Amino acid sequence: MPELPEVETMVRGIRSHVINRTIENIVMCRNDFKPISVAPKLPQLRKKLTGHQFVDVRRLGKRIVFDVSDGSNLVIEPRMTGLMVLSDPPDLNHLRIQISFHGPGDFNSLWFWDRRGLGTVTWLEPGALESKLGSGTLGPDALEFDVSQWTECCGKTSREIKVLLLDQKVVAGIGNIYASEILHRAGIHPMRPANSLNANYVKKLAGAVRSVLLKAIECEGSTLGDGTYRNALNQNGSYQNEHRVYMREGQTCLSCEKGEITRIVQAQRSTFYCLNCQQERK
DNA sequence: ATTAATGTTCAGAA
DNA sequence: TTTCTGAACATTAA
Repeated sequence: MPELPEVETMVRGIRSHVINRTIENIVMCRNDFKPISVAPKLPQLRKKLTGHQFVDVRRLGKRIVFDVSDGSNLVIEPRMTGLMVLSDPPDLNHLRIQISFHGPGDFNSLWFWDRRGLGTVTWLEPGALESKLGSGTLGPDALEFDVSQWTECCGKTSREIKVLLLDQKVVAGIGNIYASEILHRAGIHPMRPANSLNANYVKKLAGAVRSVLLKAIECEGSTLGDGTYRNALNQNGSYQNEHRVYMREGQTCLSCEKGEITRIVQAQRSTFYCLNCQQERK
């Protein structure tokens, strides 16, 4: 599920433990499933990485980017259920990749755990990151987006605002949970055409994006019922306790205390919203 | 026992 | 050109 807050939590959790550690090996973990996508294939990837260090670990939208000491990059996409952990994964069956470091250190391995296996691991030549994940492929980060950028991107399309928020080419980092939560806090109906929002609502939207995402980072993300998402040390996030609409279909809105939370489907994804707080036209 | 749903992304079609 | 559809995969709930 990792969206911006979850990926940010992963990066913060692993950074100090992996930076400047010399990579000893990288292996595919024992599993009975179809292997996840790794490019280049593991033997070549191992050759590219062993003996080098990660000089930085950072988040790009919903991706984790490792800056390698030779200028190359390792990019991990958690997609639906991917997780970076330093120890104690949710289970042993779904461990996918192990990156081991020469000791000593508090943790000598970094694991990529992924239950569904939709995640990807990709190594990029020096300089290839920009063309691969630069503007055009990935929009500006959601936390960097300002009111004027929201005004511009909303103004030039009649796509439904919820669907627009999920488009990573427009703005990077917002996913299905936070899109619903953001629109609820902004009081915007998820089906509103983006270009129908007036300046007041664009401003509310921009504010809600920041407040929801920053609070979610503070809470170390949302751990849902299946418990899939954890931080780097296998502890739950707590933002699920702050959800006002996501997965609350049929319940009463926690904000207005009278609207019913409804579920609709947009772009083949569930959207949750309050019938009272998020009216069709305002 | 099927079927639908689950946090994401992308190739290919409309 | 932009936008929509289905598939990639494993698991759980209906």
